[in-house]
Amino acid sequence: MNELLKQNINKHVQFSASELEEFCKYFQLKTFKKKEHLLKQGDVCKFEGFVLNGCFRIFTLDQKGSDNTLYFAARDWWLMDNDSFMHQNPSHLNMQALEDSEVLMISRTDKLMLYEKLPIVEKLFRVMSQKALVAWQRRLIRNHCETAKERYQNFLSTYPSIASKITDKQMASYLGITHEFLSKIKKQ
Amino acid sequence: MNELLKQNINKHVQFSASELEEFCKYFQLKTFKKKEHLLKQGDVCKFEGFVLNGCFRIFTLDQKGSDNTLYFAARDWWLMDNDSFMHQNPSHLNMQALEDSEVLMISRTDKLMLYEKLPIVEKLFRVMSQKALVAWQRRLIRNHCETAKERYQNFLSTYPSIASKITDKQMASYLGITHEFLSKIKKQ
DNA sequence: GAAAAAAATTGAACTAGTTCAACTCTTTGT
DNA sequence: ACAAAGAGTTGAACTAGTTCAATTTTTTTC
Repeated sequence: MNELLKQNINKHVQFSASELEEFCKYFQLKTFKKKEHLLKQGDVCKFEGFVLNGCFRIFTLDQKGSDNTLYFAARDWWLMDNDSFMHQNPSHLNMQALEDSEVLMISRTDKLMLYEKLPIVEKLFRVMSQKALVAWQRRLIRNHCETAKERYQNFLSTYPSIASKITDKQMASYLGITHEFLSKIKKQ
Repeated sequence: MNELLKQNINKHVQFSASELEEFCKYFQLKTFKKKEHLLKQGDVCKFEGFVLNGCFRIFTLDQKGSDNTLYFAARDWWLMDNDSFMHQNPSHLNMQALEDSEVLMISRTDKLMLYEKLPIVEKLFRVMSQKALVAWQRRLIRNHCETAKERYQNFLSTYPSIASKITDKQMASYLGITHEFLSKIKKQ
């Protein structure tokens, strides 16, 4: 049932079969209807998730109502708010299902327990965080040196399956441009 | 001598005195003259560093020659290229001293050994990476929803001691604008 | 301490991306 | 199946930020 999770873990760090079992047994399957929130800004984050099916959008809303998409999490992606999870302060993030979705979720209590009990879990998240860090640094640089059109085309070719699931408004919010301008880019 | 390093570590994860000793003894003091590179793009990264004194600029240069500053590392900051360090591929980053600087450096070999020998080191870098991740996500959002002027003013008030060490060109490269435009912002 | 190199300033013309408003097309809920 | 809400398109006027080129100021080097 959570074969996908096990494969995902082993892409980052080599777990033994028993470590995999022990770690994965704390994950519970939850389903989310389209538009349902896994996390709402203001909530304190008490869970982390791994997407089995469907797709989520992770975004912030600021005072002026401006909507900023941090990333999309489709099948085989992790969902976490490191800030709120770590410090147990109110989250700045929203995680909303873009379609009916299935997520394997682990509670904060269990995860903290597993960090202690199973040292390789520290390594797993250390490695995943370091990889994510590299990706965020690259994205920031691309935002500086590429035009909106280039970023749009790169997104289409890098994440075609996500691109097909999201609206143009959500795409524009990810790219950091207005949806009107995205519409003009597409016309060309 | 490396009190600062020990304090920095304990800000993230509580080490015992003996763990601190054991971890810190693998760091060696190196000095860098102004303009000297700790890492050059194309090199494979075999060290990580912790700045004791001075300041570094971490930046990329792309094909078109455009210069992008990822961050500045002054006293009490870490210097690492996670990508090249992890995969041992040629780095995309440059780390250059902006003034004469002192850095405590640890070799890749020693660090990998310490991950094995001292499990709390995994935790340290897991926690540091997760905090850094949060900071990078915030920076990306700010780049989308704030004007260049706002970002400039925020930088000045958040990092006044760094601001005083860098040229306007380097500041502009960090903000993602041209130095001509920064000059116009300052005039107002 | 003079010469050379690099950094900063300024202006004019330009362009990528925004804003606002009107309209159409598609999806959703009942 | 209909009404209502949301998503996408288009155009016109605008603005934040760029580009290029000339000039001045500051820093570096020998």
